[in-house]
Amino acid sequence: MTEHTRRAPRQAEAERNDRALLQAAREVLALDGEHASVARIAERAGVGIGSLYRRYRTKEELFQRLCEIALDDYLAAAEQGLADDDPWAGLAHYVTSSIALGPGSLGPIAGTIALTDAMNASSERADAAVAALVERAHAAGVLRPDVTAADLELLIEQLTKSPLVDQLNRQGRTDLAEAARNARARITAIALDGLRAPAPHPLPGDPPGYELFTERWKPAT
Amino acid sequence: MTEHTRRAPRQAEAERNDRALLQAAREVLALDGEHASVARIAERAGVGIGSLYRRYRTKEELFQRLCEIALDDYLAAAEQGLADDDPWAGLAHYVTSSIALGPGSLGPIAGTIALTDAMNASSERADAAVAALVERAHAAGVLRPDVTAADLELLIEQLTKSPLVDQLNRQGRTDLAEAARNARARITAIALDGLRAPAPHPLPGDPPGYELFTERWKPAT
DNA sequence: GCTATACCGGAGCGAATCGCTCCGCAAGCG
DNA sequence: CGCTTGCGGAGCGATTCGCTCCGGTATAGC
Repeated sequence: MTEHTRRAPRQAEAERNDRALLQAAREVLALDGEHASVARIAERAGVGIGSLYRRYRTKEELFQRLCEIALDDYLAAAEQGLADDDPWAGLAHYVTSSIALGPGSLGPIAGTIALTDAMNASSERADAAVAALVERAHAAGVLRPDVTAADLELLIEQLTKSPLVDQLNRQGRTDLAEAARNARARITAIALDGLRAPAPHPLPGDPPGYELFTERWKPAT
Repeated sequence: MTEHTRRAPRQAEAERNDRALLQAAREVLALDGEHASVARIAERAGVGIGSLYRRYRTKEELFQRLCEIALDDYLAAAEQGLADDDPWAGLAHYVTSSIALGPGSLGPIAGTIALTDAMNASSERADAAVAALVERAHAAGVLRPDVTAADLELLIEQLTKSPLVDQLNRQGRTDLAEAARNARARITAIALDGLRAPAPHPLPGDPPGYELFTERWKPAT
């Protein structure tokens, strides 16, 4: 065997396939949730199952990579929000961007895969950025004072996954997808208006703790 | 064979089992969504699979019955709201009650079962009641004017299904269930505040049409 | 008590689907 | 051409599905 072997002949195709796989995985995961199958992902990517398993040794490894990307997307949205000088506009940008990112694949598979270092790192940075966004908005008096960062993240998660959109996709009713997106935008606007100061009355109960987020990535069923 | 045979020996037990089955089916459906299995339902009800299939000839028949009950619950919530003299309190009651009912089993199985006459009837009455609730709130000037009944129903659906609660249940973290419920109550309050008149700005896009609701009960994948 | 009967629980069937392996083949390079 | 490299997908064992079927059990009448 020679020292420097031949250059990879079909390397470009491999790279294209990898990108297609990640995109398809994201879509299928958003569609089928925790029951997304590798076969369906490969098919949607227009790639053989064999190629998928050459790139990722297991399904879990693929999902971990996907989570890392999704977490980075959320982080970017938060940091873009911070870059806006207007505290309210920055916060609103984070909320709408996060929701527009779609079910970033996180929710459905939380607790089903092991955490990687990259996931932990991005997650911590994102939490910090969101905390800063909330703090700044509070200081400026544009965010109702009894809303915490945990409230905000839970609200986003709640609005991210849409039963309606999911089902329409599953039925292949792409003709209604646009209407469904528009409907969700309206709901998002309603929720955002509910976040503005001043609040007509304080929120019920105690503020949610962060253990609701951390605990869910622990061992599954 | 004599004309009038013996009376049923174990009829009371059969009735108890039926109620347990419906309750269990509701819970499992809320937990596992479209992938709820009859075995799990029977187990949760503390009843054999055989007994389930003696009462309901197929899984679909059980789900249809469940849907009828859930639709009646929603209808009752709407009519209770109308019974309240205060337009806003009535509307808020409908929203919070619907959400508290939990994922009434409707969303997850929409499109997977055939519609019964009872389902259609309840559904129509419920739609009329909600329309009246919205109209009355508009007339009283307490509901932001650009919100339609369809907006409201979509908002409720969006808040009904909680990824967080579902996952915690699946992990058996009953210790966090209370915190999760409280967190959702806060989010519901935020959304309700966003619905109050006057609105800081009009909602984006066109009002959603009702075809988003009707179309989803059509033939599945 | 005993018998007849209505109802119970669950082992287990065939079918479907899962994650994943393995291998014959095609495409690009010298 | 020969060699390498990545490709697609048939198919494996395991699991899970909806559902059937039957031996057993509790109860009402005698």
